[in-house]
Amino acid sequence: MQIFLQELEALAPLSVDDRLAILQLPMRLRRLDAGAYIVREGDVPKHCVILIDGFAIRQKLTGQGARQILALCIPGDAIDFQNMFLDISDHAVQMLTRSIVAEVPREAFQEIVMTRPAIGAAVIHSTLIESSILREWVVNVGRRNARARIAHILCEFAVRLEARGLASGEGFELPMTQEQLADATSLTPIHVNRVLKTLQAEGLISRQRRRIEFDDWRALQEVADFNRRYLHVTSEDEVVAAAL
Amino acid sequence: MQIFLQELEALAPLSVDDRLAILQLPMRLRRLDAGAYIVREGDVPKHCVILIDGFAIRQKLTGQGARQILALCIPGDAIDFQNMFLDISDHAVQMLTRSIVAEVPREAFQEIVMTRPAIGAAVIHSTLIESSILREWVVNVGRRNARARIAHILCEFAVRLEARGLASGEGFELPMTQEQLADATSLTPIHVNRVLKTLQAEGLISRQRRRIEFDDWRALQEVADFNRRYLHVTSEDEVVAAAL
DNA sequence: CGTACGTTTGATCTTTCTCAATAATGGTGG
DNA sequence: CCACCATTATTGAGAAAGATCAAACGTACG
Repeated sequence: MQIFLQELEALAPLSVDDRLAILQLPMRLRRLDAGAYIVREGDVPKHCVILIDGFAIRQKLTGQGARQILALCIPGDAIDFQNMFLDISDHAVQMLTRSIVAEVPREAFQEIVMTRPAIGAAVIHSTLIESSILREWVVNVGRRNARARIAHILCEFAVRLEARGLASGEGFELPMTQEQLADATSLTPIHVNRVLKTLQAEGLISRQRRRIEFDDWRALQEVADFNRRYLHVTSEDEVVAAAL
Repeated sequence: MQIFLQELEALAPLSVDDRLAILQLPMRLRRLDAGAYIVREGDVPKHCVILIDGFAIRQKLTGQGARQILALCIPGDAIDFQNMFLDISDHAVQMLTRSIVAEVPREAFQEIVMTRPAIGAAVIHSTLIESSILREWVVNVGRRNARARIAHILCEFAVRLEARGLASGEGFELPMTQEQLADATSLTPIHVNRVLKTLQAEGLISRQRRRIEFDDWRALQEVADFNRRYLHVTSEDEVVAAAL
């Protein structure tokens, strides 16, 4: 829960009471296997789930069974703000890896958000950032070629992980198969494989197993048409600057 | 402002005081021409803008200058909830038609949202629905073919207009050029044109000027893989049922 | 009445998909 | 520890949806 609290505090200053209220929220920790669903499309959710450890994706299926991945959830993300006010889930959330989540009863969460303005503000702030990431996702899928799409998703993931202290600038462990990467970028797994290979051949990245190393971070961002603004993360530099 | 109030009330029950507070918000009405920008990417916005009459789009540009349209704004939509908490705009909003908007100072809006829980809840609810629509937009652009994409955007627009009482089930006036339709569906205008023609040839729609008539609404939804659930609108039937 | 913008049409090209098959890799039970 | 199985990754060849380039046609409006 610590990581979630940190995340919220980065978005709005919380009082000691606010912090306590969050830590005292009734909750149940659960361990989930890779592939497990937290919510399915059409569910009537009873909990607000926070991802403590591990990775998950948001996804929707078309009528023809094609899958589109909509977002990656990383530790500290609240998976379920939607479900606080929307009665029926419009998309599914599935674990990518074995994970630990905290389940908070929907009403308890709703209560704390409505009665504590600072927490309410942090939650709104957080959902707005999520929307911003989703907008960039549309641009990625809609208007960039395969090379840029893959490069972009790698950049995004790396920066988000780093902002939470979950990766260094050198590289990171990508918790997805190439098929999942394909469903995130609206490509076929075959094409994903080819693009990854060319990115590697061009010396932009190297791969061992699922691990991605950035051999030329600047060039990769260029290829990706990546600009971190939409993530609304305060970069390390800015954090340091603000502390002075 | 009446239309915005209606919209909010549909999302959370407001007290008389809440309603009054909204109507007494300091605001300035402005008339804007088609093509005018309300926000540009990178702007530091000072207002929260509500679309009273006319249509607008949200959009982003890639580094190569390609445009992706992210959402259609219709009368009653708040364009700028983002900007209440995010300091820098990550996308642009441009008018599609000559329109009337209400500008509310950012602080005044923030104040009312933070101090009146019912209004806060309605605003959160509203942004969550917007996210849901955006998620479906990703699916549309990412995983459907050109035919389905165009059909889908037509269905979506029709249902949203109808839910606000701005169109009948028969058809509606599409306030976009085929080029804009192309940027909304991630296609080229040439291809949009061809798809529109085939939809017409198949007897699903007919067109005169920008007006779209639904000649076979059921079949069109089928082609579009359209299911209104993601819009989270209470359909006319449900509204009637709830009133009994 | 002419100009600018939007629509329509044709021909050709490219990216990415599909289908098919083989090679790694990791996990499991014996 | 090893053999086997299921997933995942890689490679090739051909097909197709949609893009690009080019140009003509309408239509609204100053």
